[in-house]
Amino acid sequence: MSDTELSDTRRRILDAAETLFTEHGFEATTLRQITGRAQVNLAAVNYHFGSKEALIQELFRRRLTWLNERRLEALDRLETEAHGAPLKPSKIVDAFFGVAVNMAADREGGGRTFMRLLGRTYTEPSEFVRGFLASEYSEAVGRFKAALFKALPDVPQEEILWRFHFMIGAMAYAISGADALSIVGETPVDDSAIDALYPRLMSFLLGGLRAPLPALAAAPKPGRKPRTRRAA
Amino acid sequence: MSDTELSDTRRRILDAAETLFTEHGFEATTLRQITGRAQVNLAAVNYHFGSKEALIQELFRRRLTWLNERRLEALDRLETEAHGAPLKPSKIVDAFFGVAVNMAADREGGGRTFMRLLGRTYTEPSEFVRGFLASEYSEAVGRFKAALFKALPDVPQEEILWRFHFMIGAMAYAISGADALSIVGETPVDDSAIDALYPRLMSFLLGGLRAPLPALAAAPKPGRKPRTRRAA
DNA sequence: GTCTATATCGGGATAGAC
DNA sequence: GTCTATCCCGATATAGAC
Repeated sequence: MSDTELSDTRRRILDAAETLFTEHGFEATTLRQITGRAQVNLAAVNYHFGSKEALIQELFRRRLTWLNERRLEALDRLETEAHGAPLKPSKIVDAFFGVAVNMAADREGGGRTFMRLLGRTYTEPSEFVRGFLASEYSEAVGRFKAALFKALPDVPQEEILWRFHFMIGAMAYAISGADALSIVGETPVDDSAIDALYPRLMSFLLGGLRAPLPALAAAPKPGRKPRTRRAA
Repeated sequence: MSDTELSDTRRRILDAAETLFTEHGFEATTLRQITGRAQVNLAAVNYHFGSKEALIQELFRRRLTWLNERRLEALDRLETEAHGAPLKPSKIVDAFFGVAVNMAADREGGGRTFMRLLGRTYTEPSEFVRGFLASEYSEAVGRFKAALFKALPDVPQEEILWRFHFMIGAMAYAISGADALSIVGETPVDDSAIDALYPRLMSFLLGGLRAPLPALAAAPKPGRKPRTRRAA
């Protein structure tokens, strides 16, 4: 299961695939490109993984298991320290998104590449990808949802879920959309910008999470502004 | 240029392609599927558009031109009413994102389908897609950036750009990630939820935009919390 | 376990009749 | 402008020698 047990060939294939999928997407990347970059034989992918699809699954499994374990460890630590009291929302957000952004800032181990890939994959329509992403996330997301509900007892739970959703979107796009396509800035987002991302993103996410609650009566029409009840 | 000038065949192809690209992605969708759904001949795509790539470009061009014209009209209206005074940030955000969410709420005209496609496409890595997306957006984004700079003179412009970025991500994921993959909720996001999206998203975006500014000194490490200067 | 060679398929694009 | 038939390519996957 751990990386050290992987044969060198397997590891090289996974690393090459990660890079190429990130740059060109799943469909546009061919086994020939992957095996070429990994300097292994074309047949090696099918020998070691069985199929291209199975390779993709294994690739996500190894990273996501690690990522969500770190998140749960961080949450465990917070809950232990709190002795049953509700956590501060900022701490919860930090535990969930901070671990991810940290992974994205890691250039050496390939975490950076993977997080860009992951961000794009959230919106991937293909059935089998959605399936295993959901199952990889279910435990961690369940725990974090519960923590947020407890931390924000006055905010309707449905609202919390939406805001969790929005937060994930902001992060995903910040990491993967940023260098793929800089719509807002002419200057492409470079490596140093990723390092500066963390505090900026955290401020934004917390501001959104604690925003005044919207009025949900009226039909969604631009020009109308949300009424202000306090969220937290 | 307008839809009415399109031959029926062209329009049917564009509509079918929009739906299929949204459901399965660009690469996974074949010309055979598109022409089959549009009930036109296989050769018609190449006759009318020249290639699959050109079809994709035309598809985005027709929707994005319309979308960004509406955005600029809304901004024009605000600026006219303001007689040169800075606009309220909430109005600017409303003009930019409200138009998009409204388009996403439109089930009949296919706007809903297109917005889901657009959200995914922001993170599309392929070169030619990035190129024309950036050019389609440049004018509108430039104008809105300028309006935000003027509306928030005390916030560093770089920070505003980042937050604009985060806002786009939150919206894109809310619209396209929502039904593609519901990571946070077990219940898939249905049509009525999209209608309720607007006020929720606006509150979140404004909360994020006006969040206290982050301290940018320290290295990005989870566990550290951003210092608080006021953003607006 | 790793290679070469190949089977099999389905893609985009086009030629040329109508 | 629309059709049928087909070209040509490159994809995944596998068979079988080493």
